[in-house]
Amino acid sequence: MSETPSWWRDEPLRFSPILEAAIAEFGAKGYHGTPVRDIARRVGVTVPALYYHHANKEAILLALLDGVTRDFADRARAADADAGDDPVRRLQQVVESIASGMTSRPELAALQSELGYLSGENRERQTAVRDEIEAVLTAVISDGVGSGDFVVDDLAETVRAVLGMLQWIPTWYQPGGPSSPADIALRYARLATRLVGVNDRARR
Amino acid sequence: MSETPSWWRDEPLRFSPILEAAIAEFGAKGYHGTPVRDIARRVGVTVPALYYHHANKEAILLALLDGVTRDFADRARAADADAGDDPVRRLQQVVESIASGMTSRPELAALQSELGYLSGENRERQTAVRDEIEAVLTAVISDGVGSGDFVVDDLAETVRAVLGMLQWIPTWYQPGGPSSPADIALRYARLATRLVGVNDRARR
DNA sequence: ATTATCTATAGATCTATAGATAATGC
DNA sequence: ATTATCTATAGATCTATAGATAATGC
Repeated sequence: MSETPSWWRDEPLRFSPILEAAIAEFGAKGYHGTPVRDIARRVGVTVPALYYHHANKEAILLALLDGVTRDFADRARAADADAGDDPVRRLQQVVESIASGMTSRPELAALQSELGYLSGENRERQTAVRDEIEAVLTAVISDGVGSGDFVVDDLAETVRAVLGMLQWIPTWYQPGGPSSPADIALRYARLATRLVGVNDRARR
Repeated sequence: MSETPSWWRDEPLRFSPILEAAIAEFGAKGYHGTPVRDIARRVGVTVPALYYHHANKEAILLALLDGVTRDFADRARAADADAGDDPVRRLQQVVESIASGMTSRPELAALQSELGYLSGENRERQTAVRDEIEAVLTAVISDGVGSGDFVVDDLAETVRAVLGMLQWIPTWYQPGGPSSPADIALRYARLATRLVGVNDRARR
């Protein structure tokens, strides 16, 4: 009975009732497609109650994004730190940490695509957190190239390919489907190792 | 001087002035975030002029999506048909065809993420076209597995990984950047072959 | 005749706030 | 006292249409 590692998102992130309602509404109709009234109706309160807890509509989206991107970034770091020195293991754990976040709450993970609708400073701060995640992957792959474990054409391009396939998960993942989050994480970890040129056909 | 193949999107897709304005506005603020008034202002006409050419706001989005997804599907098919029998070549050409569409007009390609805001039948028809693209990739990879050229854990998952990394391109691609569309297409073709277990380290 | 545009406006809807009221904690 | 909610409403904005007008093509 191995313990769940800290970088694995096992218990889904939870938010206040208002924010949970916002997740459902934003997930179905998008940020701009959702009237605050619909969020209020889902929680069972009136609109002014929403404005008591959040300064405006954007602050609702921001609270959600802050929670989810911070969680991804922190777990990606932890996954890397926990993996020791082997670049293959580091890459696999980081990828698994991200995949587990995507399957844990797909509607929430999908919200990250609405980051661009934040204004000014809020958007910049969110982008910075996203860049942290990218930096973890970049460091891992760069180290793997340095050690000769990985061979890539273009470092930044490879990082984006890994992130791209992971970001796609919320668009197709269904909780009741044939693959468990653990299955999916393992497969994506393997796909990522293939992307960095590790030849797994010979070994397994 | 080799001729540009039919499946390569060389000349960007072009639309009417109204639709071009909609691409720019939707691209910046999203479908629901864009008032029709802003589209009209950009074209330099009044709102009723828009409604003369398009029944409603959704019809504007639909016209764009029809154009772009149809183009992706047709070129993916052509890329496959044009590639002969070698699964590696087939996969590479299909991936290059998709990548060329993503870099040709990133704001347009990115609109495909707004497909979910279409209603009823319109959404279904668009989803069907998207499924066509997925079917081309599925057939190619499946054939490659059958011939022993490819080794994959899970066919559907691998297809989604390839599509995921391609769909991510419009989020980072900048026309003036260091890599040309041809560079990018070649790299993604290579990454795709790695995803299906082709060991390119031994060969190149 | 047909095509394309405009002015003017309907009617709905959206975000946000003012001010009152209830419930909770010291 | 503080926290959380409500009623009522401001004020802006949004999609869409009615009806008039200009420009083009036969």
